[in-house]
Amino acid sequence: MLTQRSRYALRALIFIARSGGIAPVPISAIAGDQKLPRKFLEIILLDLKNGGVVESFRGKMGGYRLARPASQISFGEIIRMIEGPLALVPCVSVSAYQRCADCFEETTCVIRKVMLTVRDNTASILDNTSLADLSIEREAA
Amino acid sequence: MLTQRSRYALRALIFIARSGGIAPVPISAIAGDQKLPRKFLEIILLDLKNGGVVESFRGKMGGYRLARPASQISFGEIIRMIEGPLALVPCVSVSAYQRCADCFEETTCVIRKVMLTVRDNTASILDNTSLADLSIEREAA
DNA sequence: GAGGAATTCGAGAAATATATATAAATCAGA
DNA sequence: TCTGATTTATATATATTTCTCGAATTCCTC
Repeated sequence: MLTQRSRYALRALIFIARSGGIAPVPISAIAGDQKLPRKFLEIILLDLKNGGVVESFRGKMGGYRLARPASQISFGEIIRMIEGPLALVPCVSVSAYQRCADCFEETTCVIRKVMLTVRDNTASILDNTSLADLSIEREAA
Repeated sequence: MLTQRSRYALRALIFIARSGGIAPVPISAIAGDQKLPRKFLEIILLDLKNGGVVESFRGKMGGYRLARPASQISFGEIIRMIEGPLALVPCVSVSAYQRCADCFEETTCVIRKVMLTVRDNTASILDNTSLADLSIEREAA
């Protein structure tokens, strides 16, 4: 299951994408509307900023704005950034590959084969869904 | 990513399935061959026993044995038992459904729609792969 | 049938890591 | 000078992983 951080990140970004034009959205607006703990949200948005998903503006009229068009920000990218690899085991992760400690032969490992299929399926869905793929309604997850 | 517990569970069960006939396999044999921490493995196997996946026999010549044919024990069942729901968010879990705290309208939630697709894909793979689907080689994950 | 050896069972403890959340102090822009 | 992001620190809770110790159970041998 995803951690709270990832879910908050998704909700915050969707909110920004919807509110979004040129004017940045202040944290208080996001936290207020989506009912997210404000200070916790700050940390998450900072991570997203460092990851190049959003950009921030200080001072009056400041806040957060998508760093790219919503259509170019995928669910997969967001989850990888906040949560970590989509893969269920390190040896099938593309973004954070790591050989298993006691693996005898990766190419013949049954577990790996299954997990690789799962990863590829998951990735193809999440990487092909962007913040632009949203309906009018409000969200929560 | 799966926790260590789940990976150990999978490896242990595959080992049992392979060694397996009528005679139970002692923990020490599993821990030794698969290089798993023995006492930690005990706890995991106990969970699997309570979940009805394996059965245990005490005393000399004791150990663990699959409670059902390997073909009737799926990866999905094992992971759900040890790790928890396959779903990435509670509101799309079949085994442990829970409505999201601040959800406005589940049927129109974009996040939910995507996560549901991912869950269904993942579940169909993991639930249709059993301990019987293994090659001759030894495994590690 | 009594004793010893192998083995699971169960309760804790403990060290470590991660997740979640809050608070205070600081910095930069309008 | 005000607003809001940034940074740093702290608190709390929960999960993970591993280890220790002491049982209870069953088989085997004498």
